[in-house]
Amino acid sequence: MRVPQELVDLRREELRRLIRRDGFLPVAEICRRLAVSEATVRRDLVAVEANGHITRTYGGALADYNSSFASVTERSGRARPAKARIAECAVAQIPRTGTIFLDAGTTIEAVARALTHRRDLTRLAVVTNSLAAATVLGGATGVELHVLGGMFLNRQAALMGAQAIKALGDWSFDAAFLAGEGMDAAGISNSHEHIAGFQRALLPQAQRVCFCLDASKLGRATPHRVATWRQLSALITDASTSQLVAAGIRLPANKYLQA
Amino acid sequence: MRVPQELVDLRREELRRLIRRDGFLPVAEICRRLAVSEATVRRDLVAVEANGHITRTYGGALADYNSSFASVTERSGRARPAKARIAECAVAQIPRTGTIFLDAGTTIEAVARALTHRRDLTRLAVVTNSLAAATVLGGATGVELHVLGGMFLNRQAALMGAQAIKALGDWSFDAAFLAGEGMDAAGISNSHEHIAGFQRALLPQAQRVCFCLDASKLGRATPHRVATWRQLSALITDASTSQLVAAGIRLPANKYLQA
DNA sequence: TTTTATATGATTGACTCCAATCATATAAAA
DNA sequence: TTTTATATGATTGGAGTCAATCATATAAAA
Repeated sequence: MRVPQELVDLRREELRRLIRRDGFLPVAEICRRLAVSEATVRRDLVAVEANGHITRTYGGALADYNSSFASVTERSGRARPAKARIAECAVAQIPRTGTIFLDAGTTIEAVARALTHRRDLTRLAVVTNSLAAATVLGGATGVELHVLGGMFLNRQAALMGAQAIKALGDWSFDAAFLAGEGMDAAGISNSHEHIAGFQRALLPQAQRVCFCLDASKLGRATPHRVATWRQLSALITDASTSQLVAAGIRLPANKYLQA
Repeated sequence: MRVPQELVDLRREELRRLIRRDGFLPVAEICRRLAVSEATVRRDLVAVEANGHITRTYGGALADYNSSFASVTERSGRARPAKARIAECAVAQIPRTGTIFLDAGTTIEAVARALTHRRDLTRLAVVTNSLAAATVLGGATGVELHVLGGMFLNRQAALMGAQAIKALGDWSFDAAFLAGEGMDAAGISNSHEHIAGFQRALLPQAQRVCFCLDASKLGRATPHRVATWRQLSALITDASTSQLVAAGIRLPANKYLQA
């Protein structure tokens, strides 16, 4: 019995809401709540998962940014995705002690994850505006975690806005690790005004500014300029030198860290 | 083959760390990482779950404050636990618009959860220092979510300390919903110095201060005094009047909301 | 209206997960 | 040392989950 497309979409939106609220829901429970069969729920889960936002598990589904599930999929070795390699390269840059900043975004979340592997940290202060990073790093040994305040941006699960920028004033970072959405000859850019504004405000607060972008961002220019190549201390990427040059990016050797 | 207790404890600590890092891990994956049998992993999961911090699901386990899994267990009807009833009572106090504060703690997390059921909200600003509440409320319709900055307290998944108190200064709340660990004739108390200090700093910022405590906290006195009965606007609890009187607590009718 | 496309629920067989039970090896206690 | 307690792994039966297939009803297209 075919059913109006609109109803299907509404139900799937509701499903996303439910999972978001509960963090995890077993399939049987979803059936009960949406009053549809198990088969339909599974189909809905497949559809919603494809659009991001949730992750299926055996028996149910999780809200996504709680657990990108990265470390499970990102097995070791050759097949390891670019983000994990970038993350390890970034973590190698982090001192045993001091104060660092971690931005929002999946790449930096991978950095947070990798940071929990380090066992030599002694009272490293980590400041972040990412709920995902906070969740991952909470309780990590040797880490004193601080979270910036601000307005919650749903898409990024991050804190932004005037409050966040104001809170930055209280800090001075030995190093900051930032994500970006595009990089071209002019520098780093982002499509979100709030994020770009926040990152620009952060630049002067950090002794070293390391941007972490995988090769897929090469040559992509998004509306809001964040930083020129001159302003940043290092680019950590899996892109090769020749790829960078092809995109019109020339960096001194000490600013280019290949993952 | 019996094994030193110390090793067992270390392994279980490691398990907690792993789950914390990944948010969710399937049993098979845990076996691989800890290099023990499925049976042992299940036993470890039972043990770790008993101490809080994780929630088992079919096929694996979740980090706890991501999803207290409450709404699944807290079925509707008569068996519904006190916290859910308190939460609904609290939500009924929340205006359609304005600015409110939500504290950390499982009771208030239930309030956040219940708040997502309200569909009549129009730009209600919700400010919180609880990551769990933020996770639940992120993306809720009609809610503009703000998170206070501060030092991350692992046990509560909440933000506290000087930064948080400072951030409070920027706000003025129509209502604040707070949790507590004990209530007796003198008032509300808490065992954590940071939490008590934070709550005391919050009191003058809110027009209405509603404490939400279930009956199990009755008569319990913990080291740090937070508020006297005179200072709060309402107590939302499942305890009956006679139970309160037996504990030496006398409240005017307009300050006592029974869930 | 007629035709086509598709959303749904039921069924099925393979697979996975789980709790309980049991034998065993070894730490801890006597 | 001897005894006791217990942490572990293997096994097993039962229950739960999943993807695939199929029939059907109905929305959308012609």
